Amino acid sequence: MRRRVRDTAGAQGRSGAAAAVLAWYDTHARDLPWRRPPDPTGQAPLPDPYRIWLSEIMLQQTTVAAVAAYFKAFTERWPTVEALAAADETEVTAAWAGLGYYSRARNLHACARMVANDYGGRFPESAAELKRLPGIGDYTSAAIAAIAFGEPAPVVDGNIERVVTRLFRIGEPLPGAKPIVRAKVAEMMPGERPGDFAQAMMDIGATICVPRRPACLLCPLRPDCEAETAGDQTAYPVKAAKKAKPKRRGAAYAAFDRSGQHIWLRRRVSKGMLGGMVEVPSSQWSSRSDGATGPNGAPFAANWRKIGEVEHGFTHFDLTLEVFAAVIDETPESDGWWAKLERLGAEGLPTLMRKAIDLAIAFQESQYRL
DNA sequence: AAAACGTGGCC
DNA sequence: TGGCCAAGTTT
Repeated sequence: MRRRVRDTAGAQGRSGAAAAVLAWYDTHARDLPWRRPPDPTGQAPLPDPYRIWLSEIMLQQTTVAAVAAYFKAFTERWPTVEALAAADETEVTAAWAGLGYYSRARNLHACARMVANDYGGRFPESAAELKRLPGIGDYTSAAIAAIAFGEPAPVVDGNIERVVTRLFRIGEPLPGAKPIVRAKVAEMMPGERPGDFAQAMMDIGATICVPRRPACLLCPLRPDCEAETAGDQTAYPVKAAKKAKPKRRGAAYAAFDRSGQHIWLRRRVSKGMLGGMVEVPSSQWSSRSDGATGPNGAPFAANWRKIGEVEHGFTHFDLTLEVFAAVIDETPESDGWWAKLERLGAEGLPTLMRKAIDLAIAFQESQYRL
């Protein structure tokens, strides 16, 4: 039996589609802080695995725009995995504050310590080994292996799911269709430049094959795209229906000292919502539908006054937090510490807490002006 | 396997 | 306004 003649696009791989993708990437790659420019030769040195790993963790379910500033801050403060491993976990979670999904920060730190202590400061180079490290799953292990180590690992993220389900009109709903998508990516994989191929596919998804109004006329995969031919691009990917978000209520208690210069903070337990993060004392809003509200839910007695409410949307519920404030004369006999208002930025407050505290401070300042 | 897990931007 | 979406992982 005769073999089909192999695509003769040279280093561009076994699939014409992959060749088109790489050629597109050579002139249209996004310029991102953690990225090396496209390498048409496939011979350039690979990027620093530490920076690739850090960027990939930050980018999980998070936009490029949100990540950029954090990536800069982290790499300036901790230029190597050893430096990050030497930091306290609380420093790392504080620096992560505002980026969300805080288990990532704890896993990031744990992973840095494993790489520093168990791997001599060098990341393992295969997707299979990388996947054993905390915070690194299917996507991230493949991405690091491909981008930082040149392994032809099939990378599948949300962008690539969209591109590939359209390309092949895959009608199975996600996430069940993920193995099909991964198999298609593996089939498309070029013989060279696996890292550039992965990044190119993600860039196509992020800039051309977008959820609404995809710019198919600009797409290097247009000639191959079944959905474009059928004209039903936006019908893909098919996703399982989402559940309704419940509404929850809770309360936060902002205690100021007599000087008005300090607020009482404490650290949340490491599991669950905002795990390990700093908060103004609050009720059990994270674990019940009607978190105890009112002045009686406070961790210590004071002349609590309700000063307002803040709204905050989480992934799986919407929260209304009643905010109470009081001035107290004694340091509470409960876990926590006085934080200087001018230095709240260094405390690493998650956004929900930032909202509650901003409201409390505004109220406090309005009282002093009277 | 389904649910938990943040945040901000867009239309 | 509210739902959708963004380089997912863990349990």
